[in-house]
Amino acid sequence: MTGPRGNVLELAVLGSLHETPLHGYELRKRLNTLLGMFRAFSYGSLYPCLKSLLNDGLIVEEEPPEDVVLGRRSKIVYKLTAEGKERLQDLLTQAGPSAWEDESFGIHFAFFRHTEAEVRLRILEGRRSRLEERLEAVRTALARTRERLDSYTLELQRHGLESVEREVRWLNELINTERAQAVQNQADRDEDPDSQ
Amino acid sequence: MTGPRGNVLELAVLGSLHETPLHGYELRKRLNTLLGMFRAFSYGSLYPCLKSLLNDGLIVEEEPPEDVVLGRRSKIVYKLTAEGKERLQDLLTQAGPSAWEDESFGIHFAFFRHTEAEVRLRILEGRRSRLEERLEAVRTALARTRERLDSYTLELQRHGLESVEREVRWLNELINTERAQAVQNQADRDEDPDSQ
DNA sequence: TTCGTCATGTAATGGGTTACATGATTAC
DNA sequence: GTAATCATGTAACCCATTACATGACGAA
Repeated sequence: MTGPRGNVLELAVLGSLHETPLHGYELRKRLNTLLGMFRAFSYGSLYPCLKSLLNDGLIVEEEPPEDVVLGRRSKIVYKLTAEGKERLQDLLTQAGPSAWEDESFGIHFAFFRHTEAEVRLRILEGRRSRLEERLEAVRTALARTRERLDSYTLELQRHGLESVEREVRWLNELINTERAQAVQNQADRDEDPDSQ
Repeated sequence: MTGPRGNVLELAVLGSLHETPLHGYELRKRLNTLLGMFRAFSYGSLYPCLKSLLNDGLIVEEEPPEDVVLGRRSKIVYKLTAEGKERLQDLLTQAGPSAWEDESFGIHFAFFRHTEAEVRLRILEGRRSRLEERLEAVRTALARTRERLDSYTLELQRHGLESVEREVRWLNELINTERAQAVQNQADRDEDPDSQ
């Protein structure tokens, strides 16, 4: 690997370019719309990442169409190479903490369309148990606490717990949907084993 | 300033030590209970921060009680100095982005008890408009988007928007409460101008 | 022609984590 | 006596941001 680049950003870039070739500036806008509620990337991280991916042969500059004046190159449109697609599949297959931690879960979820059903399920469950651990830890620590907290601290705790509990419920629904779909797909295959 | 240290961590440490003197290990547990739903600090950041604060005279080692065997020093309990308290007040008075961004809002809110009512209100409003900007940006970007998104991307967007909208509503309630209280306090002062 | 925004890029810095190293104290 | 956890600390790394520098292009 030429330059070290964050897994999150790498996945974000490869995943976006898999949908359609893009140049850096627009890529950033896409990402910040896709993940706008969770995080935002700056050019200072995006361009070095593109450079590094280019050096490693995971992306290439797309040739401009013939009718473009030669010698002009204001936009640099990148697209995935075969290695890039392979690397993307690798990243999308990893069902570990690197997929369900706070910083990375969003981007993994955003590309679930390209992720195997089994992996999807494991990531959703991984995130859920990660959040449940957190709830447990804070609740028991809070129960141990002798001193009574002031109203602002309490309100922060309450809001925090509620937010995480909501995400857990959301994950529960998603997991149920995934499981139901898996069952359905299995039934379809049983009924018509020859269809691919 | 001796070592550069993050504002967030600095505030977290000074704020915690203002409530009661603590040693590093327990300080970390406190912080990770206080902010457990939002973030977590590691020793690798906490101890250097304490060192830096010590060098700058914002905290000092507390003398152990007399009955402790001399020469023993397994825990190092820190407490705030006068300069430390001053610095803490400075940090708590800042009503700018450094108080209402994602990384810092939680810790500022946690110490609202020690923050002036006016500053509290400005921070809450600042955070609210920050979130509203974000909602605006994503919504218009989404409206401009021609291509239809897949169901996972849509679900992520929906959940993200909903979460931020919920936080905005939470902030609205807090702001209303703060304003009502301000009015009440003003009324109290009007009724009895001599009381301090 | 000038202003906004599109577009690409780099150097310095920031604010943390991870992994490691070390040793004391407590509970069994 | 040994395992867990309490307790302190450092060096190397990571993943980004900020601030800056540059320039093309379209619209008023």
